Amino acid sequence: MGAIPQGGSGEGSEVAGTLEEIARLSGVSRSTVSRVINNNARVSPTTRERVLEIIRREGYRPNLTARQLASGRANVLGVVIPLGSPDVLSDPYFSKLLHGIAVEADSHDQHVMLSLAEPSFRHRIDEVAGQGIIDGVIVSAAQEGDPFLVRLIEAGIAFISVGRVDDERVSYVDIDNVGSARQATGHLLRLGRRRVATIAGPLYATASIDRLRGYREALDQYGLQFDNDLVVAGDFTEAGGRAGMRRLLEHRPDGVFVASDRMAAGALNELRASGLQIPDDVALVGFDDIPLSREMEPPLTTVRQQIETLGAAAVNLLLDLIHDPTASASRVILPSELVVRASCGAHLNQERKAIDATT
Amino acid sequence: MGAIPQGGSGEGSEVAGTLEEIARLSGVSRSTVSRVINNNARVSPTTRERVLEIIRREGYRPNLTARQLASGRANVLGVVIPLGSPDVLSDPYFSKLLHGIAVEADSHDQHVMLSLAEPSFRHRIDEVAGQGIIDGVIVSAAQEGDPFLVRLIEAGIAFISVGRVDDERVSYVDIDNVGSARQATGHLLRLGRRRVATIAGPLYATASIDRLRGYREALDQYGLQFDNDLVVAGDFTEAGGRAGMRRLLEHRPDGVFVASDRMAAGALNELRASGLQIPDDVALVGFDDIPLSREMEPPLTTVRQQIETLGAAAVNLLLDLIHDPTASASRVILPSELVVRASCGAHLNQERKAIDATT
DNA sequence: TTGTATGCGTTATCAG
DNA sequence: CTGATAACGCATACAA
Repeated sequence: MGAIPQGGSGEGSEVAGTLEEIARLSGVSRSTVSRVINNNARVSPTTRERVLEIIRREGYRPNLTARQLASGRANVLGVVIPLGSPDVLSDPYFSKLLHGIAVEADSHDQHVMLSLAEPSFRHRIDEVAGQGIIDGVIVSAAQEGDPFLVRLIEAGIAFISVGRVDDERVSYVDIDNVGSARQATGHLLRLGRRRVATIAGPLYATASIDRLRGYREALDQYGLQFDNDLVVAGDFTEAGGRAGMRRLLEHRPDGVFVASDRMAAGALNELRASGLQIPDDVALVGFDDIPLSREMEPPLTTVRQQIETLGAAAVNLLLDLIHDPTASASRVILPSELVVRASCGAHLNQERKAIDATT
Repeated sequence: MGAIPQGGSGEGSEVAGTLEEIARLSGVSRSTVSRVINNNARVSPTTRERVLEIIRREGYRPNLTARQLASGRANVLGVVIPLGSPDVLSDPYFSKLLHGIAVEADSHDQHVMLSLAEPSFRHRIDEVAGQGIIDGVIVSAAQEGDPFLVRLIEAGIAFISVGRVDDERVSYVDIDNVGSARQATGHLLRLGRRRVATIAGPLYATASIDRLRGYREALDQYGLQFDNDLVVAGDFTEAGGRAGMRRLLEHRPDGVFVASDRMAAGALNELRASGLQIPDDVALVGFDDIPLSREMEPPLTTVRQQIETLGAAAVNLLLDLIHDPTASASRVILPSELVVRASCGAHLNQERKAIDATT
């Protein structure tokens, strides 16, 4: 037990004081110490070294609050994630996104302050963002016309959205959801499926809307009629995917484009529970390429988006915005790709073709 | 399109200025306005009303940074979550914990600053915690002897751990992991299983250690020999659980106590892939009672811990600590319970008994 | 009940 | 290259 050392129980180890103290201890002025810390100004190598030594010895750390008040910059980026459904956060999409944000922010010496935006306490966030503490905000999965976005815009707070927002004043990073969905659905169509359904995301999310549009476009390309019975909306959770598939099954689809891998996992479970074969009876294509997708049975064909990169891009865009608030809004569209695994029946289909050819 | 109103594009809607301005506008002094805002001091109802009106009209919001510098309190609580494995955050355990923390913090007018503690940038956190910005820290899943904890202790930063820490200086909230694990394992034993294995969590985590201990104690109670072959350590992920079960299968267990539901999900998949029946061939008991457990096939028998409550308790403990830094460390142990579903074979066993009786 | 004065720990401007 | 000195926006003891 007691793997934690017992040292420094008292005041002796207190994290040291103020700029003033360091100044006194090293026989220079506050200003000089400040310059050393922000190592931009010109300080003689000798004094710099001496001051640094004292700082190290005392374990001094600048008071971020004071620094922020004086400089107007906090070096803290806010991240807002909607907590609509109870466990959105457990979607691997968010952990990846956060990871990407955290790493990139760190490389720019920025702290990250994460807010789980329970609708009920969004006030808290704009309280923070409005005055101090945070220099800017990254908003994920904002909804169309979300009052929170309006607030951000009107208050002139620097922010960028992860996901398209239809307003010329807002900057965002996103992937081509329409095109990706079109490609994914088209893939099923090309493999010969004709009753291709879709489990869409919640329809207030732009990503869902776009993916649904892509689905329609693919149908159009193949001259197929859009059938309302073959469309259900989920909520990006596994349970939602499963429920969606259950409803879909009444209409006998032979292929389903699912708007997220997590929902696809649920759909897959429902299919198995119904005794249906994947991809033989029903082919599946997902969206996101979360780690789980590779391990499903069968492995899931899905649209891969580089979620970490999305997060990193968001950070960079936000920093640009913070440095130059007058800059006009910018958009970054990152590439995505279809990863073909077994759930779509691509291999199967080839076999079928082979069989067809020989008979 | 354009669901976002176009109003207030310019400076007209800027979030208003300073205490000073409000004071001038309402014809009183800064102090009075300050008192109104912190509505604790005695201010005449008349002036209070007038000032409040101006504040509303101007959309004034106090600058948290300045307030913090002046008062020494930030009203921001830090939450540190280790980012050891890539997607820990996607464990429903954490979303629940965070949710519990967020809600409780909000009810106390506290902001929450979440830090994903990539080991590589922990420095960032203690930078923040050391001086300003946050008043205290909630640490989750700290490891024994973690240098980060040492730092926190030595720097005299108010913090509480979610999960036992063996140091009399640290406060924590936890459940009775040993007892719960003993009960869970004992349940399998009572049902007649005799080769009961365990998939433990990572052995640097106290929760894992405790649960493993509980497992041993249950074995002892039943006079069974502890068998090293029947113990594997996972990493709390689904993949880890699956891999663990694979190794375990060589030793033909008839029951497994899995230290987390997420790992249990993986274990279950592996069992199915091996063509084994649950619970007939192998009975399973998990830990956590995440939402998924109810939907597994068969539904998972598991130890339910009230994770949100754990988070809320952590917040309250931390606030106490912040208000009275001299208070001695305190511990809170929350109750947990075994939720019996189908994966342990409790029902099955009853049937067996019935059959045994009639033959 | 209200106002005045001072300080919180930095940064930044301006002299030297 | 270095040192005073004035902000930054608010809280708070003290005086009125």
